[in-house]
Amino acid sequence: MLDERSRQVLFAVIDCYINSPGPVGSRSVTKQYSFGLSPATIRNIMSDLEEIGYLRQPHTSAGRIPTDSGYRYYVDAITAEKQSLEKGVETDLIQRLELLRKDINLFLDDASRMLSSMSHYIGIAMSPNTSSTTLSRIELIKYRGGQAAVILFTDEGIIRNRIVPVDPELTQQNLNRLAEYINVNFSGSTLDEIKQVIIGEMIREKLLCDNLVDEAIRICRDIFSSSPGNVYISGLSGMLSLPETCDIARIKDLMSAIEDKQIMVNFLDRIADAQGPRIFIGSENPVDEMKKFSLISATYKEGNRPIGAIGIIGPTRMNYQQAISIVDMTAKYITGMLSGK
Amino acid sequence: MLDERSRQVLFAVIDCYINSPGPVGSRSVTKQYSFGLSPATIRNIMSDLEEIGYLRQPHTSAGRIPTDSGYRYYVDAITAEKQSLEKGVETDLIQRLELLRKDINLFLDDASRMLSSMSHYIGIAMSPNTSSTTLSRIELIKYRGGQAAVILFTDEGIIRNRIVPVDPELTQQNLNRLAEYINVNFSGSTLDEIKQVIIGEMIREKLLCDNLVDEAIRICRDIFSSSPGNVYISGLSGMLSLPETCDIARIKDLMSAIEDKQIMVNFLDRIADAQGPRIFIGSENPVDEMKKFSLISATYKEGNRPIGAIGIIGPTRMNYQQAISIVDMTAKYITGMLSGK
DNA sequence: ATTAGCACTCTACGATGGAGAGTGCTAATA
DNA sequence: TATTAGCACTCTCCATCGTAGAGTGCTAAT
Repeated sequence: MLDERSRQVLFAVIDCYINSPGPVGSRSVTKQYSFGLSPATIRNIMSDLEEIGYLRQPHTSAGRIPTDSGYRYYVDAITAEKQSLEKGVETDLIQRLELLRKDINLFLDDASRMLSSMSHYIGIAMSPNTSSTTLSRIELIKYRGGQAAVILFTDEGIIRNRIVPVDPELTQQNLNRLAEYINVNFSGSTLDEIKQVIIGEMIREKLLCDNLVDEAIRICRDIFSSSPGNVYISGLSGMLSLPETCDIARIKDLMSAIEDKQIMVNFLDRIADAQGPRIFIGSENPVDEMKKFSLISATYKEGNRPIGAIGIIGPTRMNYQQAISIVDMTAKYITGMLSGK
Repeated sequence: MLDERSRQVLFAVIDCYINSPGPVGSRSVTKQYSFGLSPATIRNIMSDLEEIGYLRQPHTSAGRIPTDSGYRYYVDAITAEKQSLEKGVETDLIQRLELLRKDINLFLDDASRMLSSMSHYIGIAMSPNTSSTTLSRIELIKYRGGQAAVILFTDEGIIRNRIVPVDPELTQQNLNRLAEYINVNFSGSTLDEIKQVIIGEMIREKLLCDNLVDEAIRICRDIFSSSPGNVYISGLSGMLSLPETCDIARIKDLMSAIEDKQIMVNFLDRIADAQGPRIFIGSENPVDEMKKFSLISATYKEGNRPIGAIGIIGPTRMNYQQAISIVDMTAKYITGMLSGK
């Protein structure tokens, strides 16, 4: 373990590095933080920290910069204390959130923008994973020849609407019958379950029923096939102003990963069971393309089940303190919103 | 005007430059294209082209690169001929489009991806400008205490759904009455018109009606307030691999412009009345941040009214021939899709 | 245990100097 | 008269060199 003084030096280096990139030298530390120690002593301590693996020198006789595990130590420390945003920032956040209140899908788009504009990094928000949401009610409305609108109400208050092609012969009455059947039998099940069960069930009933059942089966397959949750991204342009940008290849990788919905959605699954915000620092990041960046994310829940995620992606040299608080609060806010204020 | 030989040299330079950036020298032209002329002659011609303003030298004794007006001349020429994609590319495009067929909003997201992946530049797609779409039918469905789902069917087959807060006292019957009222009186009007008219109308009728009208007015205001059309963007990461990328500041500007929905939506309004694809080359671009890039876009229509746009953003050094065809075909495809296959 | 002093190392940056590519001009040529 | 060969000139690109500056590690003094 680290003695108190080494800790403080480590934190000072990290702090310094977060505020301005470039290796941190012993002299700058003594200047900006009043340890009452000379540069030489700091040098010795820094040398120790390097040995432990919390700092490293980009090259001999340069200052030190934090390693991923240095950040990890730091983050573990600050998350152990209660994280409090400066009061001003906190009220600002709440106010912004209040302004955004509306339908969850619109909300997530705005939320990603807000995360980005408050953190100056990339903001992400993923809409609920539809396959594990539970059905509250379904409505089927005939619309134009050969099309029907499907409106799914879920417990989370999310509506999915789709237009599905249907046999033009189907009447609104037929549709009502189908909707009623689903509502009575499947209200409360997850869309995934419904998809599994409903098709088998219907096939069994086929013998008893009229010949429109074939069509109904097809429609249900259409309706309940899971659509990849939406992913909302903001703040890419801000990323390009970072000094880290010299490494274009890296940012390019990051962007292509972010643009790939599938990667994002898989990622959500990985963190679904975490309590509180999850923090991935550099190489800890499960996504290869992001191993040079840090990611802070949290899930929002309906009841106790996580159904979506939000987060911030930034350089490893990131203001963790603030970012963690922002992500945490926002996730909690959304959870609260879903449970009806 | 240009004589045939100068034209060919200009096109050769542009072609060469599109394939690989960097000033094009007289010798490379003679090598890659068989004019049966010596470099010296080409030099003279290029010098003439420079005088006219179609080419320029980044510095003395470097090769030539096309200017914006050079590109303009080129683009005007190739659009005058009938644009035909190579057969392989064309069928590829059609096949991809067929695969995407579904609900328009999902479609646009995929369409932007496709535009980007086919062109290797940035693909954009804007969803219909809701304020000028016409109402086909409205449904109001009570949902949980204090909330109601609004489902708007429009002639374009687009559904807008929203959850609006309502007075918990309102019954489904009340809602039906309101929906009926709107359907009877306003089916066929644009959402903008409805918003204008409906509120005045209701206030007048207030005296005759019950006191729930206040609530109804509020709800209508909520429902018909125009939401900024969605903008779907893809291919940002690809942009970073271009050689032009050295100019990070430029790309950053571009990205922030793209991330700003308002800029995009305003832009749509500007091109709404064009026939066929619109092409903005470099400085011709109405958006300041994009003056270093070219934009090719086209609107898709419902009947004869343009209701949304798609496009490609790339470097001025862009494969115009291909990009124009892709944009044009995709827009036409969407238009066709909206008119029911 | 801490610090002052000093030699050493490494980067960043500007200056210097070919090599290469391409031009413009002039004189020769078909 | 239009084209071409030849040549001097210009400009960029790149590598090399040398210096200034920042920071370290070590040793000896406190």
